[in-house]
Amino acid sequence: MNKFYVTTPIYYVNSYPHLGHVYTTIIADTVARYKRQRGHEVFFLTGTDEHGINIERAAEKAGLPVKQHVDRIVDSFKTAFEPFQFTNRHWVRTTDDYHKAGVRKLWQAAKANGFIYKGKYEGWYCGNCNEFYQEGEAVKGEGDVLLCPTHERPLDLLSEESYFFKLSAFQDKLIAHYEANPHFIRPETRRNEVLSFVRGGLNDLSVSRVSVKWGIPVPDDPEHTMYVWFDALSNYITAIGYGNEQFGGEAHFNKFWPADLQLVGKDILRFHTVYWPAFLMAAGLPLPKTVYSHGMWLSGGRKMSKTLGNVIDLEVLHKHFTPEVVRYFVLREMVFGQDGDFTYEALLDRVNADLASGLGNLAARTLTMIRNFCEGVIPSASEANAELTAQANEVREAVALAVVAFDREFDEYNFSRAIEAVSNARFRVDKFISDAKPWDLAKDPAKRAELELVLHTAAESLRHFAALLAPVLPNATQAIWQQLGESGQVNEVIPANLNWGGGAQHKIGDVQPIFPRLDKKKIMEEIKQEEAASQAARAQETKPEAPATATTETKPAEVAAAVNEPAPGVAYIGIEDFLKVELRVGEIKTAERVPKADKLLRFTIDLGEAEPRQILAGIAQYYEPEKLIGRKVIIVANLAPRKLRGFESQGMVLAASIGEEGRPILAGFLEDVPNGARLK
RNA sequence: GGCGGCAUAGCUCAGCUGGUUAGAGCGAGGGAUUCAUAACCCCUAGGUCCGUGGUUCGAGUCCACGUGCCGCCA
Repeated sequence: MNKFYVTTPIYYVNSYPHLGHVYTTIIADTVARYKRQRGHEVFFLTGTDEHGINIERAAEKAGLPVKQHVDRIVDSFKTAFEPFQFTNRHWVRTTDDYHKAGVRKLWQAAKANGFIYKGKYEGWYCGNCNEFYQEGEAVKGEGDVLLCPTHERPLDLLSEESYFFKLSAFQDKLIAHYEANPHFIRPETRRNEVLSFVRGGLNDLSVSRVSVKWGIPVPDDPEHTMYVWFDALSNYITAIGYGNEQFGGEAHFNKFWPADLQLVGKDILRFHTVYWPAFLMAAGLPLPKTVYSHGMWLSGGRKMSKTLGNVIDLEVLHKHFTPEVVRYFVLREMVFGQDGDFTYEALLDRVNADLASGLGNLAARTLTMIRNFCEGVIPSASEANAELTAQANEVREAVALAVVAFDREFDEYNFSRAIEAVSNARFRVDKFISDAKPWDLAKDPAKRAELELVLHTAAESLRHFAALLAPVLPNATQAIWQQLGESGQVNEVIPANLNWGGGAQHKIGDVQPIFPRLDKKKIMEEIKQEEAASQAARAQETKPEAPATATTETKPAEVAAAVNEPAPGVAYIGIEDFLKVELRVGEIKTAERVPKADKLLRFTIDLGEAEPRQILAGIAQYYEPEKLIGRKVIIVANLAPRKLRGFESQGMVLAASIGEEGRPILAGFLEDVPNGARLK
């Protein structure tokens, strides 16, 4: 059967949409478009996970009925996604009735097969993770309160009657399945992790709560509410008709299930590769073909966090970049499955190099020449001299190679390599044009055939690139398609079926720039300002009296910090006091550990003075000295010298102090600054 | 502490089952050119392929140990 079913995780509505959500959905959308273009009947599903105790609490805090509260957040997801024109067939919500019906059926099937039983559970529970923790796993907070290791929120001691899922019964079956299906979990590293986890043994899973009301009641025992993961994971089958009449019910379900590709973040890998397949086995259902764990986007090499203030703001992103180039960037820049670094600089460079100077410029030069030299009609392949013909054939082969490579890589979900294959062919075309110099050929009527062959070859290459990149750049490729004088939708064209030469004699459309060059310097400056502004605004929002926008995503610790720092009792200083402090830019020239001092590093730092200074700093537990060399830091240059461990420190390095342990984060600059520059 | 992964040019990464002078893109410097979005094209990086030892006629590419980073688990 020629179907393809791809899913994103359903997004938990305890937080507002961010780059991570957009990223996963871009991947799914691109795969969906790719498969659709190649004639598959595609079902692409995304949606929201809306149950659980912390949703209940967040709604309470917001002073709204729970459904109304989640509706609002779901809307914010849809709004954030809207510009990307995702082609999901459906948006599943766990609060939808058909979903609830399907989940009940799954539960009943598992129970009928003897995999669900009633017992008693006692443990420390985190409403954010929806997970129980052992006492040893929890973190001790103030007054020995047990805190969730990931959220640092107080854990609740719950003791209650509970239904259990017999996960322990699936250990061998799961292992057997992983081994028989090497592509079930990808990439390989993640597969190894899961394998070793499951080999370590599986405990039965508590799958119901009596203390939680916001969720799906257990069939025949409505005092119990289903464990949110049992509820949430089921969406992948309920949304296509399992246990309900959605999209035509059972027949539709049987058509699309099992899923071909389920995308997940690495943080929820275990749920999707251990619990989920076990649930399915328990109900006698087939397992998805591939669960692919993609990496996380870092920002400036660090995990995005509000505390560090390095979160990529979707609003800022939208203001300066089209969804199209963002798609291109995330697909091209990240090796799929690994973590990637998202910086505006990299985005700007990538767009300018690959799209403006690259594809866009190729389209512009090719089309302009056809317009100017060939009356706007794409020439046929005329019989030219042998050398040029040989070169044109080489180009044609390079494009043919790209067509094959693109599909091969894409089928393996190697998006960056697939795109790279197109770039490689594009380089060949650009070189061909530059070497053949059609602008010179145009001056000589005797070289008409050569001119036509060059422009014919360039236009045909472009036509193939447009078809190949259609899933990645849906709008831009359609624009190129039309400018080439093609009719219809490029996303309905199978690149491998394109005929070389099929675009000849078409009258081209108006030549319009596809990817305008972006002014890196200007945009970076604007972004800096907007980010500063939005952080200030966010700091306001996190105040305790803030209305509905304060969700559980904001950790109590952060709120406390935001409120306590600028407390009313602050002693103001005048500008003249501040100017007494001489802050300067310094470049670390050497760095080494101070013997017998586990915290101290000894630096020599260039402040633009005749001699570099020796400065000591207590950051050895957090920074590797070797890695700091060359880094620009901020120095208090007029601090009275003092001796530390026998070394004189002639200044002080500025760093933020994070958390209880005062973890230092060195202050620095995003742009290049000369040594010795004063800060004021 | 256990298991697993990674460590290649300033940056991001290719280098398949071991084989002549280790590659690409980006960035930087120089040149040429004008059809094109100051774009395209050409030239320039002499990189201890983390370290040490080993297998081999020959290792970035296999093995062992070490170091560092990351992930999962305890």
